[in-house]
Amino acid sequence: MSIFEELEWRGLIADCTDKVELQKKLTAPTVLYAGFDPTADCLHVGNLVPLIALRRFQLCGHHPIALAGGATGSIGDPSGKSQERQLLTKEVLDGNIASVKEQLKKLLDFETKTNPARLLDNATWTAPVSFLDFLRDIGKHFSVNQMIAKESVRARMEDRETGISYTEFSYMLLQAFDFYHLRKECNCELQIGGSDQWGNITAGIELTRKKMSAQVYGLTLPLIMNTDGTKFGKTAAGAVWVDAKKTSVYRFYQFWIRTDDRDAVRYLKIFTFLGREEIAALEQQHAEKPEARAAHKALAKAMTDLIHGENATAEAMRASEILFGGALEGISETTFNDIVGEVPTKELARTALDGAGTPLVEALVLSGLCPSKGQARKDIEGGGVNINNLREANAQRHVTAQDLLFGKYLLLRKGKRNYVVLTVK
RNA sequence: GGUAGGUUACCCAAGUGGCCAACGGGGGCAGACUGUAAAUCUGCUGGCUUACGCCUUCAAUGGUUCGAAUCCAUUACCUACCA
Repeated sequence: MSIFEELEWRGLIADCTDKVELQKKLTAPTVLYAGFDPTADCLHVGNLVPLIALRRFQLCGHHPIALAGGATGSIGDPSGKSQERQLLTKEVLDGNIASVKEQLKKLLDFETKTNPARLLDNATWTAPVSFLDFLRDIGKHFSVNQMIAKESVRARMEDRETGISYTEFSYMLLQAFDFYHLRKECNCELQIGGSDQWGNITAGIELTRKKMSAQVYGLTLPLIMNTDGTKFGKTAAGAVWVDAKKTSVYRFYQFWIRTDDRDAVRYLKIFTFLGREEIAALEQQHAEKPEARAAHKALAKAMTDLIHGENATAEAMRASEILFGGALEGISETTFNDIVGEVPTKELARTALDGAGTPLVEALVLSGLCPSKGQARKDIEGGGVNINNLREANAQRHVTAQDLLFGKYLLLRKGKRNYVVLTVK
Protein backbone atom coordinates (compact mmCIF):
# COMPACT_ATOMS: atom_id res chain seq x y z
CA MET A 1 0.00 0.00 0.00
CA SER A 2 1.43 3.36 -0.96
CA ILE A 3 1.65 6.19 1.49
CA PHE A 4 -1.08 7.96 -0.39
CA GLU A 5 -3.44 5.01 -0.23
CA GLU A 6 -2.68 4.57 3.42
CA LEU A 7 -3.50 8.18 4.21
CA GLU A 8 -6.64 7.90 2.20
CA TRP A 9 -7.71 4.80 4.09
CA ARG A 10 -7.01 6.47 7.41
CA GLY A 11 -9.20 9.36 6.42
CA LEU A 12 -6.26 11.72 6.60
CA ILE A 13 -6.63 13.47 3.28
CA ALA A 14 -8.86 16.49 3.31
CA ASP A 15 -7.63 17.91 0.06
CA CYS A 16 -4.61 17.74 -2.18
CA THR A 17 -3.23 19.26 -5.32
CA ASP A 18 -3.02 17.26 -8.53
CA LYS A 19 -3.69 13.85 -7.05
CA VAL A 20 -2.36 11.87 -10.00
CA GLU A 21 0.94 13.73 -10.21
CA LEU A 22 1.39 13.71 -6.44
CA GLN A 23 0.91 9.96 -6.26
CA LYS A 24 3.45 9.54 -9.01
CA LYS A 25 5.88 11.81 -7.17
CA LEU A 26 5.49 9.81 -3.98
CA THR A 27 6.65 6.57 -5.56
CA ALA A 28 10.16 7.91 -5.06
CA PRO A 29 11.55 9.34 -1.79
CA THR A 30 10.37 12.92 -1.50
CA VAL A 31 11.21 15.76 0.85
CA LEU A 32 8.16 17.17 2.60
CA TYR A 33 7.44 19.52 5.45
CA ALA A 34 4.82 20.53 7.96
CA GLY A 35 4.99 23.66 10.05
CA PHE A 36 4.02 24.37 13.62
CA ASP A 37 4.00 27.54 15.69
CA PRO A 38 6.34 27.50 18.68
CA THR A 39 3.86 29.49 20.71
CA ALA A 40 4.15 27.05 23.61
CA ASP A 41 7.04 25.03 24.94
CA CYS A 42 5.07 21.89 24.53
CA LEU A 43 2.99 20.01 22.01
CA HIS A 44 -0.53 18.94 22.76
CA VAL A 45 -2.62 16.21 21.20
CA GLY A 46 -4.30 18.75 18.94
CA ASN A 47 -1.17 19.48 16.97
CA LEU A 48 -0.05 15.90 16.85
CA VAL A 49 -1.84 14.97 13.65
CA PRO A 50 0.45 16.63 11.08
CA LEU A 51 3.52 15.43 12.96
CA ILE A 52 2.27 11.87 13.08
CA ALA A 53 1.53 12.20 9.40
CA LEU A 54 5.14 13.24 8.84
CA ARG A 55 6.15 10.09 10.63
CA ARG A 56 3.99 8.03 8.32
CA PHE A 57 5.79 9.54 5.36
CA GLN A 58 9.12 8.88 7.00
CA LEU A 59 8.25 5.25 7.53
CA CYS A 60 7.61 5.03 3.81
CA GLY A 61 11.08 6.31 3.05
CA HIS A 62 10.35 10.00 2.57
CA HIS A 63 12.33 12.84 4.11
CA PRO A 64 10.32 14.83 6.66
CA ILE A 65 11.07 18.36 7.80
CA ALA A 66 9.39 19.77 10.88
CA LEU A 67 9.37 23.51 10.44
CA ALA A 68 9.24 25.65 13.54
CA GLY A 69 7.64 28.98 12.88
CA GLY A 70 10.15 31.17 14.66
CA ALA A 71 9.31 33.96 12.23
CA THR A 72 5.65 33.34 11.58
CA GLY A 73 5.10 32.60 15.27
CA SER A 74 6.45 35.97 16.30
CA ILE A 75 3.79 37.62 14.18
CA GLY A 76 1.11 35.25 15.22
CA ASP A 77 -2.48 36.14 15.54
CA PRO A 78 -2.84 39.89 16.09
CA SER A 79 -6.34 39.51 17.49
CA GLY A 80 -4.75 38.08 20.63
CA LYS A 81 -3.39 40.28 23.36
CA SER A 82 -0.54 42.50 22.30
CA GLN A 83 1.36 41.93 25.51
CA GLU A 84 1.28 38.23 24.99
CA ARG A 85 2.81 38.61 21.58
CA GLN A 86 5.62 40.84 22.68
CA LEU A 87 6.54 38.39 25.36
CA LEU A 88 7.44 35.88 22.70
CA THR A 89 10.94 37.16 22.38
CA LYS A 90 13.58 35.45 20.36
CA GLU A 91 14.80 33.74 23.51
CA VAL A 92 11.39 32.39 24.36
CA LEU A 93 10.80 31.17 20.84
CA ASP A 94 14.20 29.51 20.76
CA GLY A 95 13.50 27.91 24.09
CA ASN A 96 10.17 26.64 22.86
CA ILE A 97 11.71 25.22 19.73
CA ALA A 98 14.41 23.47 21.75
CA SER A 99 11.97 21.82 24.11
CA VAL A 100 9.57 20.90 21.35
CA LYS A 101 12.42 19.22 19.54
CA GLU A 102 12.83 16.85 22.44
CA GLN A 103 9.21 15.89 22.07
CA LEU A 104 9.55 15.57 18.31
CA LYS A 105 12.21 12.94 18.84
CA LYS A 106 9.50 10.64 20.08
CA LEU A 107 7.61 11.03 16.84
CA LEU A 108 10.25 11.42 14.21
CA ASP A 109 13.53 9.64 13.71
CA PHE A 110 16.33 12.19 13.58
CA GLU A 111 19.06 9.56 13.72
CA THR A 112 18.43 7.21 10.85
CA LYS A 113 21.03 7.26 8.09
CA THR A 114 18.76 6.95 5.09
CA ASN A 115 16.08 9.57 5.62
CA PRO A 116 16.59 11.42 8.90
CA ALA A 117 14.02 13.98 9.97
CA ARG A 118 15.10 17.59 10.19
CA LEU A 119 13.95 20.44 12.37
CA LEU A 120 14.29 23.86 10.83
CA ASP A 121 13.31 27.32 12.00
CA ASN A 122 11.99 29.71 9.42
CA ALA A 123 13.44 32.65 11.34
CA THR A 124 16.87 31.66 10.05
CA TRP A 125 15.99 32.63 6.51
CA THR A 126 13.17 35.08 7.09
CA ALA A 127 14.70 37.37 9.67
CA PRO A 128 17.67 38.49 7.53
CA VAL A 129 15.48 39.61 4.64
CA SER A 130 14.77 43.32 4.69
CA PHE A 131 11.23 44.57 4.37
CA LEU A 132 12.09 46.27 1.13
CA ASP A 133 13.63 43.14 -0.36
CA PHE A 134 10.70 41.09 0.74
CA LEU A 135 8.24 43.41 -0.93
CA ARG A 136 10.27 43.45 -4.14
CA ASP A 137 11.12 39.76 -4.35
CA ILE A 138 8.09 38.10 -2.82
CA GLY A 139 5.29 40.60 -2.53
CA LYS A 140 5.52 41.38 -6.21
CA HIS A 141 4.29 37.91 -7.06
CA PHE A 142 1.11 38.19 -5.10
CA SER A 143 -2.07 39.70 -6.36
CA VAL A 144 -4.11 41.34 -3.67
CA ASN A 145 -7.18 40.42 -5.68
CA GLN A 146 -6.33 36.75 -5.28
CA MET A 147 -5.33 37.13 -1.67
CA ILE A 148 -8.63 38.63 -0.62
CA ALA A 149 -10.43 35.86 -2.48
CA LYS A 150 -8.88 33.25 -0.17
CA GLU A 151 -11.30 31.78 2.25
CA SER A 152 -9.33 32.67 5.36
CA VAL A 153 -9.11 36.32 4.37
CA ARG A 154 -12.58 36.63 2.99
CA ALA A 155 -14.17 35.23 6.11
CA ARG A 156 -12.41 37.83 8.18
CA MET A 157 -13.29 40.65 5.85
CA GLU A 158 -16.93 39.71 5.93
CA ASP A 159 -16.84 39.61 9.68
CA ARG A 160 -16.91 43.32 10.25
CA GLU A 161 -16.57 42.95 13.98
CA THR A 162 -13.13 41.41 13.80
CA GLY A 163 -11.73 42.54 10.51
CA ILE A 164 -8.21 41.59 9.55
CA SER A 165 -5.02 43.45 10.27
CA TYR A 166 -2.39 44.13 7.67
CA THR A 167 -0.01 41.89 9.62
CA GLU A 168 -2.31 38.93 9.54
CA PHE A 169 -3.15 39.59 5.94
CA SER A 170 0.54 39.22 5.14
CA TYR A 171 0.91 35.96 6.99
CA MET A 172 0.39 33.84 3.90
CA LEU A 173 3.28 35.55 2.16
CA LEU A 174 5.65 34.47 4.88
CA GLN A 175 4.44 30.91 4.75
CA ALA A 176 4.63 30.90 0.97
CA PHE A 177 8.17 32.16 1.25
CA ASP A 178 9.00 29.18 3.48
CA PHE A 179 7.80 26.69 0.94
CA TYR A 180 9.70 28.40 -1.85
CA HIS A 181 12.83 28.57 0.28
CA LEU A 182 12.61 24.90 1.23
CA ARG A 183 12.13 23.91 -2.38
CA LYS A 184 15.15 25.94 -3.38
CA GLU A 185 17.46 24.87 -0.56
CA CYS A 186 16.25 21.38 0.35
CA ASN A 187 14.36 20.28 -2.71
CA CYS A 188 11.23 20.05 -0.62
CA GLU A 189 8.32 19.28 -2.89
CA LEU A 190 5.37 18.71 -0.61
CA GLN A 191 3.80 20.62 2.23
CA ILE A 192 1.25 19.05 4.51
CA GLY A 193 -0.83 20.79 7.13
CA GLY A 194 -4.26 21.17 8.64
CA SER A 195 -7.10 21.94 6.29
CA ASP A 196 -7.07 25.53 7.53
CA GLN A 197 -3.65 25.80 5.91
CA TRP A 198 -4.93 25.18 2.41
CA GLY A 199 -4.78 28.81 1.32
CA ASN A 200 -1.29 29.27 2.72
CA ILE A 201 -0.06 26.09 1.07
CA THR A 202 -1.40 26.95 -2.35
CA ALA A 203 0.11 30.41 -2.00
CA GLY A 204 3.47 28.72 -1.53
CA ILE A 205 2.91 26.48 -4.52
CA GLU A 206 2.16 29.45 -6.74
CA LEU A 207 5.11 31.43 -5.49
CA THR A 208 7.45 28.51 -6.16
CA ARG A 209 6.10 28.12 -9.65
CA LYS A 210 6.44 31.80 -10.42
CA LYS A 211 9.90 32.18 -8.97
CA MET A 212 11.55 29.00 -10.17
CA SER A 213 9.10 27.33 -12.51
CA ALA A 214 9.04 24.33 -10.22
CA GLN A 215 5.98 22.23 -9.49
CA VAL A 216 5.44 21.48 -5.81
CA TYR A 217 2.49 19.88 -4.09
CA GLY A 218 0.20 20.38 -1.16
CA LEU A 219 -1.86 18.04 0.94
CA THR A 220 -4.11 18.94 3.81
CA LEU A 221 -5.26 16.82 6.72
CA PRO A 222 -8.76 17.11 8.07
CA LEU A 223 -9.44 19.13 11.14
CA ILE A 224 -10.12 16.59 13.85
CA MET A 225 -13.47 17.09 15.51
CA ASN A 226 -15.22 14.91 18.03
CA THR A 227 -18.46 13.40 16.83
CA ASP A 228 -20.39 15.34 19.42
CA GLY A 229 -19.17 18.52 17.77
CA THR A 230 -16.67 19.57 20.40
CA LYS A 231 -13.09 20.43 19.70
CA PHE A 232 -10.72 17.51 19.84
CA GLY A 233 -8.05 17.49 22.52
CA LYS A 234 -9.72 19.73 25.03
CA THR A 235 -10.82 18.59 28.45
CA ALA A 236 -12.26 20.52 31.34
CA ALA A 237 -8.72 20.90 32.61
CA GLY A 238 -7.55 22.38 29.31
CA ALA A 239 -5.38 20.99 26.55
CA VAL A 240 -3.91 17.53 26.81
CA TRP A 241 -0.14 17.96 26.59
CA VAL A 242 2.45 15.44 25.61
CA ASP A 243 4.75 16.54 28.42
CA ALA A 244 4.20 14.36 31.48
CA LYS A 245 4.89 17.36 33.69
CA LYS A 246 1.88 19.15 32.25
CA THR A 247 -0.42 16.21 31.72
CA SER A 248 0.41 13.16 33.78
CA VAL A 249 0.76 9.86 31.98
CA TYR A 250 -2.31 8.61 33.80
CA ARG A 251 -4.37 11.57 32.65
CA PHE A 252 -3.03 11.20 29.13
CA TYR A 253 -4.03 7.55 29.10
CA GLN A 254 -7.42 8.39 30.56
CA PHE A 255 -7.99 11.03 27.91
CA TRP A 256 -7.83 8.40 25.20
CA ILE A 257 -9.79 5.81 27.16
CA ARG A 258 -12.63 8.27 27.43
CA THR A 259 -12.92 8.72 23.69
CA ASP A 260 -16.49 8.69 22.47
CA ASP A 261 -17.51 5.28 21.09
CA ARG A 262 -18.24 6.77 17.73
CA ASP A 263 -14.74 8.21 17.47
CA ALA A 264 -12.67 5.30 18.74
CA VAL A 265 -12.05 3.47 15.47
CA ARG A 266 -11.63 6.69 13.52
CA TYR A 267 -8.97 7.84 15.97
CA LEU A 268 -7.20 4.50 15.77
CA LYS A 269 -6.76 5.19 12.09
CA ILE A 270 -5.80 8.80 12.48
CA PHE A 271 -3.41 8.60 15.40
CA THR A 272 -1.95 5.13 15.70
CA PHE A 273 0.43 3.15 13.56
CA LEU A 274 -1.62 -0.01 13.90
CA GLY A 275 -2.10 -1.78 10.60
CA ARG A 276 -5.18 -2.34 8.57
CA GLU A 277 -5.88 -5.85 9.84
CA GLU A 278 -5.38 -4.94 13.48
CA ILE A 279 -7.73 -2.02 13.26
CA ALA A 280 -10.29 -4.03 11.34
CA ALA A 281 -10.21 -6.65 14.10
CA LEU A 282 -10.62 -4.00 16.79
CA GLU A 283 -13.46 -2.44 14.86
CA GLN A 284 -15.25 -5.76 14.77
CA GLN A 285 -14.75 -6.35 18.49
CA HIS A 286 -15.94 -2.85 19.16
CA ALA A 287 -19.09 -3.40 17.11
CA GLU A 288 -19.87 -6.71 18.74
CA LYS A 289 -19.08 -5.85 22.30
CA PRO A 290 -18.78 -2.12 22.80
CA GLU A 291 -18.79 -2.36 26.57
CA ALA A 292 -15.45 -4.15 26.50
CA ARG A 293 -13.99 -1.03 24.89
CA ALA A 294 -11.27 -2.94 23.12
CA ALA A 295 -10.79 -0.14 20.63
CA HIS A 296 -10.49 2.50 23.36
CA LYS A 297 -7.92 0.46 25.21
CA ALA A 298 -5.88 -0.18 22.10
CA LEU A 299 -6.01 3.49 21.23
CA ALA A 300 -4.99 4.62 24.70
CA LYS A 301 -2.20 2.09 24.89
CA ALA A 302 -0.84 2.88 21.44
CA MET A 303 -0.82 6.61 22.07
CA THR A 304 0.64 6.42 25.55
CA ASP A 305 3.29 4.00 24.32
CA LEU A 306 4.17 6.38 21.53
CA ILE A 307 4.49 9.46 23.71
CA HIS A 308 5.54 8.15 27.09
CA GLY A 309 6.99 4.71 26.46
CA GLU A 310 5.78 1.27 27.41
CA ASN A 311 6.87 1.31 31.04
CA ALA A 312 4.98 4.47 31.83
CA THR A 313 1.97 3.13 29.96
CA ALA A 314 1.97 -0.04 32.02
CA GLU A 315 1.86 2.02 35.21
CA ALA A 316 -0.95 4.20 33.94
CA MET A 317 -2.90 1.11 32.96
CA ARG A 318 -2.37 -0.47 36.35
CA ALA A 319 -3.52 2.67 38.12
CA SER A 320 -6.58 2.83 35.89
CA GLU A 321 -7.49 -0.75 36.63
CA ILE A 322 -7.19 -0.22 40.36
CA LEU A 323 -9.12 3.01 40.45
CA PHE A 324 -11.90 1.85 38.20
CA GLY A 325 -11.79 -1.79 39.17
CA GLY A 326 -13.94 -1.41 42.26
CA ALA A 327 -13.18 -1.64 45.96
CA LEU A 328 -9.80 -0.89 47.40
CA GLU A 329 -10.08 -3.72 49.87
CA GLY A 330 -7.25 -6.14 49.88
CA ILE A 331 -5.03 -3.89 47.90
CA SER A 332 -1.39 -4.04 48.76
CA GLU A 333 0.57 -0.99 49.72
CA THR A 334 2.93 -1.58 46.82
CA THR A 335 0.07 -1.57 44.37
CA PHE A 336 -1.38 1.51 45.92
CA ASN A 337 1.95 3.27 45.64
CA ASP A 338 1.66 2.85 41.90
CA ILE A 339 -1.47 4.97 41.94
CA VAL A 340 0.10 7.64 44.05
CA GLY A 341 2.60 8.42 41.35
CA GLU A 342 -0.09 8.67 38.71
CA VAL A 343 -3.01 10.68 40.01
CA PRO A 344 -2.65 14.26 41.24
CA THR A 345 -1.29 14.36 44.75
CA LYS A 346 -1.54 17.02 47.44
CA GLU A 347 0.08 17.12 50.83
CA LEU A 348 -1.71 17.38 54.13
CA ALA A 349 -0.18 18.11 57.51
CA ARG A 350 -0.43 15.14 59.87
CA THR A 351 -1.49 17.41 62.70
CA ALA A 352 -4.60 18.37 60.73
CA LEU A 353 -5.93 14.89 61.33
CA ASP A 354 -5.49 14.91 65.11
CA GLY A 355 -8.56 14.72 67.27
CA ALA A 356 -11.67 15.69 65.36
CA GLY A 357 -9.66 15.95 62.19
CA THR A 358 -10.29 18.23 59.22
CA PRO A 359 -13.70 18.91 57.70
CA LEU A 360 -14.13 16.92 54.52
CA VAL A 361 -15.18 20.06 52.67
CA GLU A 362 -11.84 21.64 53.46
CA ALA A 363 -9.98 18.58 52.32
CA LEU A 364 -11.87 18.72 49.03
CA VAL A 365 -10.97 22.34 48.48
CA LEU A 366 -7.37 21.66 49.44
CA SER A 367 -7.22 18.79 47.00
CA GLY A 368 -8.43 21.06 44.23
CA LEU A 369 -11.38 18.82 43.49
CA CYS A 370 -13.84 21.51 44.52
CA PRO A 371 -13.40 25.25 43.91
CA SER A 372 -15.06 26.33 47.14
CA LYS A 373 -16.44 24.95 50.34
CA GLY A 374 -19.94 25.78 49.22
CA GLN A 375 -19.47 23.78 46.06
CA ALA A 376 -17.81 20.99 48.02
CA ARG A 377 -20.83 20.78 50.27
CA LYS A 378 -23.19 20.61 47.31
CA ASP A 379 -21.10 17.92 45.70
CA ILE A 380 -21.17 15.85 48.86
CA GLU A 381 -24.90 16.28 49.29
CA GLY A 382 -25.39 15.35 45.67
CA GLY A 383 -23.64 12.08 46.32
CA GLY A 384 -20.65 12.91 44.18
CA VAL A 385 -17.88 12.46 46.70
CA ASN A 386 -16.07 9.30 47.69
CA ILE A 387 -13.46 8.71 50.36
CA ASN A 388 -11.25 5.75 49.58
CA ASN A 389 -13.78 4.76 46.95
CA LEU A 390 -16.71 4.70 49.37
CA ARG A 391 -19.44 7.26 48.95
CA GLU A 392 -19.68 9.89 51.65
CA ALA A 393 -22.96 11.79 51.69
CA ASN A 394 -22.49 13.57 54.99
CA ALA A 395 -21.27 17.11 54.47
CA GLN A 396 -20.40 17.36 58.17
CA ARG A 397 -17.93 14.54 57.87
CA HIS A 398 -14.43 15.14 59.12
CA VAL A 399 -11.47 13.17 57.93
CA THR A 400 -9.25 11.75 60.62
CA ALA A 401 -6.23 9.53 60.95
CA GLN A 402 -8.58 6.56 60.87
CA ASP A 403 -9.42 7.23 57.26
CA LEU A 404 -5.83 6.92 56.16
CA LEU A 405 -4.76 4.06 53.96
CA PHE A 406 -1.45 2.55 55.01
CA GLY A 407 -1.20 5.32 57.57
CA LYS A 408 -0.47 8.04 55.05
CA TYR A 409 -2.82 8.21 52.10
CA LEU A 410 -6.31 9.50 51.64
CA LEU A 411 -7.98 8.80 48.32
CA LEU A 412 -10.59 11.39 47.41
CA ARG A 413 -12.83 11.15 44.40
CA LYS A 414 -15.36 13.53 42.95
CA GLY A 415 -17.69 12.15 40.35
CA LYS A 416 -16.70 9.07 38.50
CA ARG A 417 -13.21 9.79 37.54
CA ASN A 418 -11.68 12.74 39.37
CA TYR A 419 -9.19 11.35 41.83
CA VAL A 420 -6.75 13.06 44.15
CA VAL A 421 -4.50 11.43 46.70
CA LEU A 422 -3.79 13.39 49.86
CA THR A 423 -0.48 12.43 51.35
CA VAL A 424 0.14 13.04 55.01
CA LYS A 425 3.38 14.75 55.94
C1' G B 1 -14.52 64.96 14.99
C1' G B 2 -20.37 64.66 15.10
C1' U B 3 -24.83 61.74 16.13
C1' A B 4 -27.22 57.38 17.90
C1' G B 5 -26.97 52.79 20.42
C1' G B 6 -24.44 49.42 23.55
C1' U B 7 -21.16 47.27 27.94
C1' U B 8 -25.18 42.14 33.00
C1' A B 9 -22.24 35.88 35.82
C1' C B 10 -17.89 30.92 31.77
C1' C B 11 -20.70 32.39 26.84
C1' C B 12 -25.35 34.26 24.74
C1' A B 13 -29.14 37.00 26.87
C1' A B 14 -33.65 39.09 30.02
C1' G B 15 -34.19 42.74 33.55
C1' U B 16 -35.46 50.11 33.04
C1' G B 17 -36.11 52.40 41.29
C1' G B 18 -37.59 47.96 46.23
C1' C B 19 -40.50 41.17 45.00
C1' C B 20 -32.57 40.86 42.15
C1' A B 21 -27.26 36.95 43.59
C1' A B 22 -30.40 38.79 39.09
C1' C B 23 -35.72 35.05 34.05
C1' G B 24 -34.21 31.97 29.97
C1' G B 25 -30.74 29.28 26.79
C1' G B 26 -25.87 27.18 26.00
C1' G B 27 -21.74 25.23 28.29
C1' G B 28 -19.82 23.05 32.73
C1' C B 29 -20.13 19.97 37.30
C1' A B 30 -22.76 16.20 39.97
C1' G B 31 -26.70 12.20 40.53
C1' A B 32 -29.91 8.09 38.33
C1' C B 33 -29.44 4.57 34.23
C1' U B 34 -24.80 2.34 32.12
C1' G B 35 -19.68 0.28 29.91
C1' U B 36 -15.00 5.44 33.17
C1' A B 37 -20.10 5.32 26.39
C1' A B 38 -24.29 7.69 23.85
C1' A B 39 -29.28 9.12 24.58
C1' U B 40 -32.68 10.42 28.45
C1' C B 41 -34.29 12.28 33.22
C1' U B 42 -32.89 15.15 37.89
C1' G B 43 -30.07 18.66 40.84
C1' C B 44 -26.33 22.47 41.11
C1' U B 45 -23.75 26.47 38.67
C1' G B 46 -20.67 34.43 43.03
C1' G B 47 -18.39 33.75 48.19
C1' C B 48 -19.04 32.64 53.52
C1' U B 49 -22.46 29.96 56.72
C1' U B 50 -25.23 23.69 60.08
C1' A B 51 -28.99 27.22 59.55
C1' C B 52 -31.63 32.15 60.15
C1' G B 53 -28.63 35.04 57.54
C1' C B 54 -24.33 37.84 55.99
C1' C B 55 -20.89 39.67 52.26
C1' U B 56 -19.15 40.91 47.13
C1' U B 57 -21.16 41.52 42.09
C1' C B 58 -24.64 44.02 36.51
C1' A B 59 -17.72 48.31 32.36
C1' A B 60 -15.13 52.25 36.00
C1' U B 61 -15.67 56.45 39.23
C1' G B 62 -18.67 59.86 41.63
C1' G B 63 -23.70 61.48 42.67
C1' U B 64 -29.40 61.48 43.50
C1' U B 65 -32.47 58.32 46.81
C1' C B 66 -34.81 55.45 52.86
C1' G B 67 -33.43 52.07 48.74
C1' A B 68 -29.84 51.62 42.25
C1' A B 69 -28.17 46.50 37.48
C1' U B 70 -32.21 50.11 36.76
C1' C B 71 -32.00 57.55 37.47
C1' C B 72 -27.94 61.57 36.78
C1' A B 73 -22.67 63.07 35.67
C1' U B 74 -17.80 61.90 34.15
C1' U B 75 -14.33 58.27 32.08
C1' A B 76 -13.00 53.90 29.25
C1' C B 77 -14.15 50.43 25.56
C1' C B 78 -17.43 48.46 21.51
C1' U B 79 -20.99 49.10 17.31
C1' A B 80 -23.66 51.77 13.54
C1' C B 81 -24.56 56.12 10.56
C1' C B 82 -22.35 60.78 9.19
C1' A B 83 -17.64 63.65 8.40
